[in-house]
Amino acid sequence: MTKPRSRRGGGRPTIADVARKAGVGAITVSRALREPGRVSEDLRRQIHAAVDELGYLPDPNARALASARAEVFGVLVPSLTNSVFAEVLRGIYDSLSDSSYRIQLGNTHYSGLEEERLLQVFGPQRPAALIVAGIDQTPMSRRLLETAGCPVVQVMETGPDPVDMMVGFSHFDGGKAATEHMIETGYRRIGFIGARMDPRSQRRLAGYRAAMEAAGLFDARLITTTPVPSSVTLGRELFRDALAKVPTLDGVFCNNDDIALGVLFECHRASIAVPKTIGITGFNDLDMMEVAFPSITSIRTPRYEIGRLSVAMALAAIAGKRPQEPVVDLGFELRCRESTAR
Amino acid sequence: MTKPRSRRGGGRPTIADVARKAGVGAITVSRALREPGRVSEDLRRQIHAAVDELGYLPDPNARALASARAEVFGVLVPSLTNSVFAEVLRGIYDSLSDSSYRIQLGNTHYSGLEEERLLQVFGPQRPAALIVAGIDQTPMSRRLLETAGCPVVQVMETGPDPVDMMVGFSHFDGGKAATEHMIETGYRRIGFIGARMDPRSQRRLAGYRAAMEAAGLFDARLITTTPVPSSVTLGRELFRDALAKVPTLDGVFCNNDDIALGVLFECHRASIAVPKTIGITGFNDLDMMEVAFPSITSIRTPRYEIGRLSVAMALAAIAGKRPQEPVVDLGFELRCRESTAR
DNA sequence: AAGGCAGATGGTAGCGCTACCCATGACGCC
DNA sequence: GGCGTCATGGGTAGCGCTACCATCTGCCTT
Repeated sequence: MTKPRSRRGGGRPTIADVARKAGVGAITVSRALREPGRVSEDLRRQIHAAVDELGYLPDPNARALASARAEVFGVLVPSLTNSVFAEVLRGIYDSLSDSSYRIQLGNTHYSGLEEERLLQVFGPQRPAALIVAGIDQTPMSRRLLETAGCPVVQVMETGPDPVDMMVGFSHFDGGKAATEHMIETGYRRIGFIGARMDPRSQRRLAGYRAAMEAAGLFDARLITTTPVPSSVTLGRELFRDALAKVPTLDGVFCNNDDIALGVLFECHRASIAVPKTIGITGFNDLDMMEVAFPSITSIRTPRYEIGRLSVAMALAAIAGKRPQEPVVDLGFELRCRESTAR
Repeated sequence: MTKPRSRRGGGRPTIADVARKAGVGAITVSRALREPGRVSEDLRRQIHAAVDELGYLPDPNARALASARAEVFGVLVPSLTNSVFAEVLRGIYDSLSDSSYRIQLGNTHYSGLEEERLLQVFGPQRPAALIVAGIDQTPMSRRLLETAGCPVVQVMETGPDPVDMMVGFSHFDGGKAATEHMIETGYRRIGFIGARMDPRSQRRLAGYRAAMEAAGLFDARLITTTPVPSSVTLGRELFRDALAKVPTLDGVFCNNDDIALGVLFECHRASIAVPKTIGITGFNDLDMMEVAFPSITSIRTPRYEIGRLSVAMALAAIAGKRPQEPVVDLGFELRCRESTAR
């Protein structure tokens, strides 16, 4: 009376089956798969033959329990549809697809509380690394990240006080550079238009303000913002508001490219000449900025690269090779185009 | 000489700690958390007090191992940056954020082989449900889905032979409706422009062709496609090609909105009147279609709703309440706008 | 020749939880 | 009064894997 091989497991082969078939101990199979260098050539071959024949795939849950470490990267972004984060995610994904790490996704909806909740969900599972967007965690989130016991990479921005590592660029400098460019080109009454003013947007606005003040051009009425999520539609509406408020407006620095596109379309619709009557600068440099007519000046941000590098740094840290410099600024690039060429 | 509470666990409280503190058995704690109805009011209160006091959070890995079921939804999409899938993902995410399910993301890069690989990675972990984009799985992928032992929802499209459940709409009908609209409006030499012709794009093209043939307008030279991934830039280039090939072109049905936007910008740039000289129709109806100048006719697709419904159906199936009708067609909607209003 | 040491392999004992089965007591039924 | 049934709770035995330590071999050192 043989007892059933497994009550619940659905009959999938286990490491013990492989070990039996290969005539070795289970632990040796485990090693052959995880640290091949520590098993002799001969046994390794035998074991792999057994693995192939049985179609054995290790159970990640059992692995996670036994080693107190899941092969999972937790990734927290504030939005799934914002193409900026989609590209970061793509970078993360592409850098991880060769490895056996899985990606677990969290959407914070730009909410610190939601971020805390997600970290509390991710933590007990002991992820291999955590990648979170932004550097403005709540004290609670920060504590959760610090005690997560795994590498943490804050992305999209750089700052002075990393939880662990950081990859990003300075939004303040980006906003400043965009604004300075418009000032140099001869624009004077330059508005700032922004939706959903998250901390990064706030810092771009601060950069705008610094540039305007330095040039003696600052005027609070030039700023038009809303807490509503960003969209092309909203760009049009905010531009109308801005123009109604300041009819002498001769340029706009848009907090992102969606807004800039909305502004451009509204200019078309209202027959406002771009760049002659109104200059437009966006932020992020999405693909379409170059194709638009007129093409739109924007700040190119290294989103995909941020994703890739964050993974590279996390993997290095997992391997015990922490980078010398935990904070990496990937910079940005001003792309001057027709929309500010007068 | 008390032996250390835990060699590897990092000292986090376990279910045994809670049980001891509450003066009950471990299994009762487990039940109180998972099936509160089966534990008396009194004990439940005691247990929750102990849980709160200790800050106990169940270990999802141990849970998954013991119950042979991980609280994870596996989601496979062909692209992270295509905003169509980003919105499906958002729908999935929003419907799952109240539950304790986590989301594990896979990017197939429009590759059947990669899809197979990912299913092989997801399977051993015994996810609670799998949501995959598309209905054109390889035979191997299909087998993996069928033997996954969990609810499976194929999304974005409907078809006759679901692995388990399906939520989507007919791309053929969408392509046909868009083309018929243009024919009715008076366009005759209507081109089809498409990038990365995945199976869904192929079916939209088939719909276009059916409509053109029915009207006696079909001409193979009107079709311009490329395997390159879609982008606004590409839309412009393909439109140039199309126009060079067929100078009498008087309209284009674009396989998606990115392409349509590229076409619109090129028309602006080349001073081609829209909708007078060229009519434009897109597909998906992204936010910006309505704001564009002229606004662009498009087929609105229920992407967010697809995400939400797919989760609702999966959750129902997990709870043992399989829907009567496993295939749900959410339809689409033609949005007529200025770009075809002549 | 004894000791030391590194490399290769295995055995044992969990990791933290839940499936399965059983114990107990209260209640209702014939 | 015997017995089934239900509600409530607990004990035991894993789930499939890996950490930890032990063992064994061969070879080098002195």
